[in-house]
Amino acid sequence: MVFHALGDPTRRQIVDQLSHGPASVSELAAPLPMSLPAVVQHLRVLQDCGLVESEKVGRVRTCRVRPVTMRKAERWIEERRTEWERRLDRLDEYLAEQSDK
Amino acid sequence: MVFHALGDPTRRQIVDQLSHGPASVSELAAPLPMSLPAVVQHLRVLQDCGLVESEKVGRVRTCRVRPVTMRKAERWIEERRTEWERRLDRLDEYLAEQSDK
DNA sequence: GTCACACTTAAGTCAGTGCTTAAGTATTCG
DNA sequence: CGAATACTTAAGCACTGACTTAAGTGTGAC
Repeated sequence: MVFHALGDPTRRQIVDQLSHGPASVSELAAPLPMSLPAVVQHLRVLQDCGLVESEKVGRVRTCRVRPVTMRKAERWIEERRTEWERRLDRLDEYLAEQSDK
Repeated sequence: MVFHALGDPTRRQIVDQLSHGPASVSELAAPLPMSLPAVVQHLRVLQDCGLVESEKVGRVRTCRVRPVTMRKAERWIEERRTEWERRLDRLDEYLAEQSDK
């Protein structure tokens, strides 16, 4: 799941770095204080939920972000937030109507 | 952290239910296949990250969603997504320019 | 061919998470 | 007051998640 993937600070950092452009596995690993296999495991989580995609050319795997999946995650939150806000608006309307009487 | 909180399916269900209106702890627990203390623990996570707030009146605690925090989470993803998309646009522009020459 | 590079796979460790049950506290109702 | 309600706290336990190291595999450069 997308939110589970974004729940880890390392994975957010990877997404952050990838938002500035594609990168190889070792480029992504460079700034991170952990072993390369650990980074590969994080990348796997990000790919499994569709936040990141990658292709291997020769011996280097290049990763990039998938905006479609990010958009879906945004929407999930947005829908619940706006639902709540619409409810509040209806409530305000109702209260205003009542005080007019 | 917000994304960690949303990473759990039970907590997403709670947020979902709360988006339709405030609810008490036992109302939130009713549809969930687990004990009430388990639900309280989930609520604690949701409150600690600011996604939910609650107040106790008498012996019933009423919970509601905090749209401000939801908006922040949306933005985090949105910023990375748009950053990536802007990068792609600039690249397109550059390529178009090159092919004109 | 051989060496270095860029991963990849596998196995194991250890802390954190998501539950449980059992017992408590505070409030309301009769 | 006594019982029922609505949580609350605490302890324990199984499982998952985030690492590690060690040993592969496939590619490119010389």
